[in-house]
Amino acid sequence: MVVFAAQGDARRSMALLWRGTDPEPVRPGPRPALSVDAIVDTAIEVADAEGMAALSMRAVGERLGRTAMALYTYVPSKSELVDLMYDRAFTELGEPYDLSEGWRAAVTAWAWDLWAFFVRHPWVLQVSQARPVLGPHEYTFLENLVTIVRETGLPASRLRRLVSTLVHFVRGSAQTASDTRRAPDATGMSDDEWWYARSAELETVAPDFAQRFPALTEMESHGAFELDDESVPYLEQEAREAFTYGLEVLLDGVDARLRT
Amino acid sequence: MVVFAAQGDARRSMALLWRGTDPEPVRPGPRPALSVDAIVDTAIEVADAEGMAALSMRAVGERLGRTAMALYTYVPSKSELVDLMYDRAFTELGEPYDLSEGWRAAVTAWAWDLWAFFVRHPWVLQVSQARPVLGPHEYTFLENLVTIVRETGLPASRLRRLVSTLVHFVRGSAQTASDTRRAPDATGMSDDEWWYARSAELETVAPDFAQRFPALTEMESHGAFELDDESVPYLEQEAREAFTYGLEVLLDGVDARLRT
DNA sequence: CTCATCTCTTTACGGCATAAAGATACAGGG
DNA sequence: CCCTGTATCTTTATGCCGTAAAGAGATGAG
Repeated sequence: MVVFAAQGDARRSMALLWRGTDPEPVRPGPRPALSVDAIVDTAIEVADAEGMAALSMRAVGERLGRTAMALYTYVPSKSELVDLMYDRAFTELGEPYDLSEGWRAAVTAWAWDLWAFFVRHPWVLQVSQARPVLGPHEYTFLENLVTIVRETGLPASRLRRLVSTLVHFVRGSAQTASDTRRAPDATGMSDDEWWYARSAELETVAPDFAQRFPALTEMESHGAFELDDESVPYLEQEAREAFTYGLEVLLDGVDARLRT
Repeated sequence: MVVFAAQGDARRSMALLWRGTDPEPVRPGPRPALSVDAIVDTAIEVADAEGMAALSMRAVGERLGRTAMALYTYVPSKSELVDLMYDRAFTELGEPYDLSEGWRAAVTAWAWDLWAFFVRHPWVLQVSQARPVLGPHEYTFLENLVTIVRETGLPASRLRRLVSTLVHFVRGSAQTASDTRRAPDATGMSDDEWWYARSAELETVAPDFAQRFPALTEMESHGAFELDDESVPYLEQEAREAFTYGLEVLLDGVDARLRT
């Protein structure tokens, strides 16, 4: 299920997100063996490896040699932990883009980086966008995109819509791609096994498929994609091709509108 | 978390999805008071009203005046129930589109219908696309789209990518829009309250925001959207505008490529 | 040494999906 | 008519989850 972000106490939440690097003052009590950073990093490891569904306070604690409850000393709740994970992950997209080849090349590079990021960290796609986390690294990531697209010279209102369109398109595409990649592990069944069982069943249960869905049948039976690389599963390459195509169409559309 | 679809036994799963309307033969044992349809409909009501997170076997059972375990007589598991909900919801998108105004008008109508569908049934966005449910109504919905876009005359391989691009774009946009709409209820805080608390905190925690994120600051401070309709929240109208714009850009791109 | 404060563990609660066992209802066969 | 096999539905129990509450033990300041 979608994990709602930014629900907690605004002051504590923002302080954690924007906390600087200066060390905590020494205080009475046992010296902390953990840290917010260690917890967030470990939680990201768990979520990367086993998915958001397997991310539990117990699992993170265990990986750190502590109980689940020990984490609550550092982090107010699981929901805040997810916020911190989210913003921390965006650190990977912190570098600005080269604009010397023009905005189009830079947007393309940005889009692929974001796509790869989502596939690397599929759980990020499950953090709701409704109440943005508002952390420094997500802002940096957005700043990078805005810096690119303002080169088009579009007015601010158009720019906002373009930014949102780009982010949504990449999000949507990456969601399928990352689900595809995770499916064999998550379900314990390979793509082939799965497809074989289902399609055999489909034929017995809907023998009139080709008559009921003629356009779909025709589309699916032509122009199958050719594998360049045997090691990457078919479905993933298909997703990648579709992403390439969609991105080009989108940018062609932006170009076409700039010229009129 | 993403609910993985189509995990169960293929035979039983497909039989449930494609089951016809012919009544069950009369068998010994107490007459069933429930039915798969009643359970699926009730589950959709729960998910629509309270979100996927609140969808539990207990909740559905209770609404039907039964225990959670009673549902297992009709449905093998929660995951299969979600598959059935998913395909059943797509019944709403079963009507073919009018092609007399050309493919572009039809795609636009299709996209808005899908967008509205996702906003009406936000939980649909949480069903993984990796292992498609393969039910009759989702196929009908896809058949409708393919029937429209094949009017462009593009070859099958392009068609597949275009279909995927369109679905992803709508999915991505609708996700933000539906999260936005659900946020106040889900978090018990209005958009205004939330934004007020966070932005005040942001100023104290990052006083140098405008220097750190100049492009973003400039974009956000210009060309704010004007509300046409006071009753629809600002964020939702913004999402709608961005969707309109993105869809037009995308279709302009398709057009531009058709002409060369 | 005392005390206040902090870390971390233990225990407990109410929620979840669902396995297992049993109570009850009913059609068909005698 | 009862008997039997099959079906529905409930009860109970198991092992997960987030996290509240209470307390054990460590440590710096006085």
